[in-house]
Amino acid sequence: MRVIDYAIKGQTVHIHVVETEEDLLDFESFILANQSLLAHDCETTGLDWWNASAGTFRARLWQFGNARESFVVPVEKGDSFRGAVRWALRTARRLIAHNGTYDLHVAEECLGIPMEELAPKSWDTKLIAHLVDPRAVKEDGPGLKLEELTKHYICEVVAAEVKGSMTAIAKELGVKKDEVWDSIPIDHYRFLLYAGMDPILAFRLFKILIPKTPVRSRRRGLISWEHRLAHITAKIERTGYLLDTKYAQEKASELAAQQKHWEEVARHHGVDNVNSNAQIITALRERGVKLTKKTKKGNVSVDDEVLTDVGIPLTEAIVKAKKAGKWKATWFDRAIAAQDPDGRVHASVNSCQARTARMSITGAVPAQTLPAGDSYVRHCFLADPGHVTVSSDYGNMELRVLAAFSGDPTMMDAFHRGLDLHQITADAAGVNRKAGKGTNFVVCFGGGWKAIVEQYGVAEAEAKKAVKAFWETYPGVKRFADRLQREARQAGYIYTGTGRRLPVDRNRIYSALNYFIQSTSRDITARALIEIDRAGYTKYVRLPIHDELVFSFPRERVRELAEKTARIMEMTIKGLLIPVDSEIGEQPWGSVLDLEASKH
DNA sequence: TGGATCTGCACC
DNA sequence: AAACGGTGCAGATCCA
Repeated sequence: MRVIDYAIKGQTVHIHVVETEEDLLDFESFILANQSLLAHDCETTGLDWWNASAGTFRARLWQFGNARESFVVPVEKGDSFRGAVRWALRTARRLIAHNGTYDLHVAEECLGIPMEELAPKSWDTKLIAHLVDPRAVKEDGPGLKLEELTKHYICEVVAAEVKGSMTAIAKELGVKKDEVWDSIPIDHYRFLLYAGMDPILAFRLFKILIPKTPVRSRRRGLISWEHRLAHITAKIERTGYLLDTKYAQEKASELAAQQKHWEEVARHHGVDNVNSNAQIITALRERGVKLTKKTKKGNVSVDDEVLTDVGIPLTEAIVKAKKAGKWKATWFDRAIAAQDPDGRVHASVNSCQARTARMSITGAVPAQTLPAGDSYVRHCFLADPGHVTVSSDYGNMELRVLAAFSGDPTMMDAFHRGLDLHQITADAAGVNRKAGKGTNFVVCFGGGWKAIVEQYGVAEAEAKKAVKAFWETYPGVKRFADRLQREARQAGYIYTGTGRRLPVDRNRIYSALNYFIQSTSRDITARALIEIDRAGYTKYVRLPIHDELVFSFPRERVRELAEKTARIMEMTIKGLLIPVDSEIGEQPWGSVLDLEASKH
């Protein structure tokens, strides 16, 4: 047995590296002695756990530890090692992992332990860290990655020396960062140190973070609630989404042809690279075009709006070439490349990601950003064979949350009686409905008249009038916003009704209202997922998208299941219903959009 | 070669 | 008094 000693702030920790089958005896003793609470982690060849059955993905190391020592087991070396790890995972009564969803996928795919077996006894330090402080490093927060949390809560030196080491190792070995996990020798000293420290750090973080969790969050049961949710989104990831490969490939070639054509036109007009803003600026200036719009950093802007306004053949070609190229790469190429052996693609769902705890969906199915204007892209995602797509979304979720929690009588009355809230705002201000609608949304975002002007093309005077009228028409909202801002100013954070603590920046106190609305809305969707899981319907859920759930239901039961799940999703808050509308489509997700388009 | 930053664009 | 909230990703560019 090889032992690596390392010091955390002068305190020595021991990393035991299992090398032979005889070494497993000590490993098993350690597990038995620590089975009440064990941290664990695994190192793998990549992140594409869905390719385990294809053999291109495998687990290499599995590590277990407590605050002072850890064991590193080379699972790739053979069945006896895999068997020992399988036994350890099953023997542990409670497991801690950082971003443990990933380890659950790997345990299932590589060790054959169903996710459902480990999930109920798993704790995730990423989720607990989010409840303590959800802010990213760039927002002056601790961050949510293990390296960031180690730096913030444990020791800066350890974070840099250990968690930051794989980049340097890749460089020394002369491989790309993404490739180092597969190619690094299993007995590489600093790889073993990196791997062995992980459970030690996760264990320590758990002990540090649990007492820091807001009392209100704990009392409301948020810790276990978020864990249940994370396990549900893990199941959704595992199911994946069936890809219409033929359609995706057709569209990819179609876009490639368009891109090629429009790039040639642009080249003919003197722009070789349509993605180079510098070239575009030079070419337009040579033609005497005045470019006045500025980027956030004060540079010359040549975005879609500017180019469309210029309106010459060159700018038309640039816009079309850029769009074709980006759509091909972002939507179709990615999905095609990420298919598993069954032709399914697996999104990565971060169940508790944004400051407001909104989920984020990344990877092969960036569900939250798929073009929604038409079915062009969404058409490539299919309900299962014999199934159809159902999209169920909440109506006016954020405004209803605002109405319910502010208790504003005018707003509540409007929703209760099914009146048009946008028109009410418009009438109060003496502006058109578009301006009224813009005002309702912009106020929810913490914006002012300028935002209404920019986003909704409303005249300055109208926008100013509308904002003033909004606050006068809905005095309850004003009082609610003021209360939240006062709370934020005094404490530095607000609490939501679910007991979540949200930090509010001192120089952006106005965002308190939006944080409350956005976070509460997220929790309503999260509650729906938990209830849908309880009812046994998770297998039908394909994706959650903010205020919407996308399902794949068997065609012959679609009406019944759509109805049942919609009723589960619906929720009444302070007497106000947040209604759900289900759209039943055909097999492709895109068919739902086509249906909606044909209605209007 | 890869990281960091900027710009632009897709969404709720 | 007013205040645009939350994301992910591709490509260019600069820098070490």
